[in-house]
Amino acid sequence: MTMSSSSTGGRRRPPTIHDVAREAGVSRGTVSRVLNGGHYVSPAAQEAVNDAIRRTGYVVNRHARSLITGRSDSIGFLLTEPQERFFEDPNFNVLLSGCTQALAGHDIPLLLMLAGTKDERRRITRYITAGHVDGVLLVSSHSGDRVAEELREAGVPLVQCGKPMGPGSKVSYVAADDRDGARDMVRHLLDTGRRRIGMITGPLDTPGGVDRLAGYREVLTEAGAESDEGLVVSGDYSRASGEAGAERLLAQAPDMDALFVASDLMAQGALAALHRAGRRVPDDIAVGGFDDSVAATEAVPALTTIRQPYDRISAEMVRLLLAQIGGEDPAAVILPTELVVRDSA
Amino acid sequence: MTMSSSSTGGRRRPPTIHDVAREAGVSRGTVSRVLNGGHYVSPAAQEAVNDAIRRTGYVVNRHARSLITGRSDSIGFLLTEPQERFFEDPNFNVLLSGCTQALAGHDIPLLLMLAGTKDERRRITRYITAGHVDGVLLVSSHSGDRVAEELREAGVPLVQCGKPMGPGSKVSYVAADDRDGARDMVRHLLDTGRRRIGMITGPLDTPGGVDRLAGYREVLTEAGAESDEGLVVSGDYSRASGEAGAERLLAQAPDMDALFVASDLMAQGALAALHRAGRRVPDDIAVGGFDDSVAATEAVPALTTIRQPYDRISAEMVRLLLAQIGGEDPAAVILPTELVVRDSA
DNA sequence: TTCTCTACTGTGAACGCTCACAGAGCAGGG
DNA sequence: CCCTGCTCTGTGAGCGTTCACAGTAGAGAA
Repeated sequence: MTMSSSSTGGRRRPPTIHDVAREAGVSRGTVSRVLNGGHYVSPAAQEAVNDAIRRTGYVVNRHARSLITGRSDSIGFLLTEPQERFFEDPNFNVLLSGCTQALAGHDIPLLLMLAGTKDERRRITRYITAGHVDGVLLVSSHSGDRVAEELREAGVPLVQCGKPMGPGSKVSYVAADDRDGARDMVRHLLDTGRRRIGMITGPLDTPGGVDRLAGYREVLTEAGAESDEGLVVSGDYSRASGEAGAERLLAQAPDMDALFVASDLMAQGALAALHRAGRRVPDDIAVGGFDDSVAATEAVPALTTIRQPYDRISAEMVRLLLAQIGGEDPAAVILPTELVVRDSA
Repeated sequence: MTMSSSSTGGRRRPPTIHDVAREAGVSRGTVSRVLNGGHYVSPAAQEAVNDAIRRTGYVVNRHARSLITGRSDSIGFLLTEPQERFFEDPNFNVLLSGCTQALAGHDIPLLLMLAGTKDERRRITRYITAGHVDGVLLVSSHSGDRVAEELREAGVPLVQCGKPMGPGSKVSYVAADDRDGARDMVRHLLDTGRRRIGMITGPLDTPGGVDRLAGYREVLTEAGAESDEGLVVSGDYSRASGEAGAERLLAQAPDMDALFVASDLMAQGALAALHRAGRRVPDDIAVGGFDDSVAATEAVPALTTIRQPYDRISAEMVRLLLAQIGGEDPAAVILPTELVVRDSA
C-alpha cells in the first residue's frame, strides 16, 4: 500500500536493479533473470521481483544493458538522399510507415536519420557504428554512395531498399522486380495498339533505373521494333525532371503515341508538359507510370502504373534485418510487381 | 605507415580506449581527456593520441560513456502529428533541416521520431525517458496532446515549436508572432481596398489557430467592420481542408472580395476551389496566406503571405534546448513575422 | 546410503568509459 | 629553503547491467 519514496515525483536517483533486489529479498542475478524472460526462476521469486519493480518504479537502464549486450533495441531508418526528395516522393512515406508498423510488432522504436549531405553522413555513420542502433534500414539508390559499404565493413546489420549497384556486394536487400514490371507495362502499351513508345528513365547510376530501361528495351526488341533512338531520356525521379524529360521527348519524337515513365512522380510532371503541349492523354498519347504511389491516383488523368508492393517490401526489410541481427547471413528478396490499369493508358 | 589490424575489414572486437592508450603510449585518462576537449593535455600527448585514434580506427562507445555521464549526445525531433501531415506540409521540412543544421554546429546528430498513433507515442516516450536522447524538440500543436507534459514530468529537457495551449505551462517554446502576423495581413487587405474579408482559420484547439483568428478580428473591429458572421470557417492546415473551407465560404458569402487563409497549404487548396468557381485571383478576390512556405511560391498566382522566420525559429529552438540541457531554466521566444507581397493580394 | 541430475540462486567479473584524486615536475614568491 | 600554485599524467573506483560459474537443495536412481 505505501509508496516507496522512489516512486514519487521528485526523485533524485532512479532505482537500480540492486534496489529492486533488496526490496524483493533476492539477488541481482535473480532480478536480471526475471527481466530477461524468467527462466530458472521460482514462481515465488518471480512474483516478489515483479512486485518490487512495481513498488520502486524501476526502469532498466538501457545504457548499462547495451554496454554489456552490445544491443540497443532500436533500429535506424537511414535515408541518404537530399532532404527535398524525401519530402517530395510519396514512396518514402509509405515505406517508412510500413517499416514502423512492422517493427511495432516487436516493440522496437524506429529512428529516422536523414543524411543528405556529406557532413551529415559522416556524423550519422559515426553515430551508428558507435552502436546506437542494432541495425539499419537503408534507403539510398545512388552508386556513388559509400555508406552501405562503410556500415557493412563496420559490421552493422544492414538491409537496403532496392538492389545495390555493385555486382559482388554482399549486402542484404529487398527490391521489386523492376525489369519484369517494366516489361509488363511496355507489353500493355503494345497490346493497346501503341507503336511509338518513348521512355523517361530513372537515374542510370541506380539498378532500378537501369533495370526498368532494360525491361523496356527487351520487350520492344522482342516485338521487332527498330532502334529506340531519340525515344529515351533520363530523369532523377523528381517531378521536375519528368516535366523536362517529356518536353525533350516531344521535341525529339513528335510522333510518339505512348510514354513509359519510370516513376509516378515524374509521370505527373510529364502529364503537365503534355497538357501544355496540347496532347490529350490517353487519346493522343498513353502514359504509363511506375510505383503506384499516391501520385498515380492524384494525377489527372489517373495513371496506369506498375505497383511496387511497398507493404511487403517494408515487411521483408524488417524481417531480413531482424534475422541478420539474430546472426543469420544476408539475403536478397525480389518481389513481384503488378500492372494497375487506370485512365492514362 | 603500417595499418594496425583493427582497421582492416573483418575485425572482431572494436578497439577500446585502452587500445588507443597503449598505441599512443599514454594512459586511459589522457586519451579520455583528448576525447573530451583536450584540456590539461600536452601538445605532444594530444598528437600521439590523435594519431593512435586514426591508426586504430577507434570510435568511442557511447553506451559506456552514457552509462557514466548520463548523457547520450543526441537529440530527438519528435513529431506527434499523423504521418501524412508531416509529408504534406512543407513547413516541417524547413523546420527539420533548420534544426539539423543548427545542431550540426555542435556535432550532435538529430533523431527524427514520428509518433502519429497513441501506440507509437507510448513506445517513443518510453524510449526517450529511458535516456536515449538528451532533449527533445517537439513539434505538435494539438492541445489534447499529453506528450509534452509527460516528458516534462520525467525531467526531459524540451522545447516546443509553437506556443503551448495551457496557460500556466512551464515548457520552453519558440513561436512566431501569430496575432501580429495576422494583423499585418488583414491590414494589407484593407489597405488595398478590400472590404468583405473572409478567413479560413487553423485548428482552433491550437494557439496558432486561435491567435491568427484573434488578429484578424481585432483589425476588422478597429476598422469598424460589423460582425464577421458567415465569413469565418476553420480548417486543419491541410490542402484539402483549405479547398473545402473556400467552397463553404463561397456559398455563405458570395460577395467576399478577400480571403485570409491561415496557412499557405490551405491557401493552395482555396485557390483551387476559387478557380473552379470561376473567381479570378486577385481581380475578383484577393487571397492572403500564412507561413511563406514553398507552397506560397508554387501557387498560381504566387501567394501574398506572412513569412514565419523558420530559420530563426529552428535556431532558437536548438539554442534553448541546449541551454536547458546545460541546466538553464525554460524560456519562451516570440519572433516577429513579415508581410511578403506577391501576386494573390 | 550415496551419487547424479535438475531447478534454482548468489557472486564475482566483466563491458568501456569518465571522474576524482593523487602525485610529479616546474615555476615563482616569501 | 619551503610553500603554493600551475600544468600535466596515471590510477582506482564505479556507472548498472549481464554473464559465466559455482554452489545449494531436493528428488530420484543406483
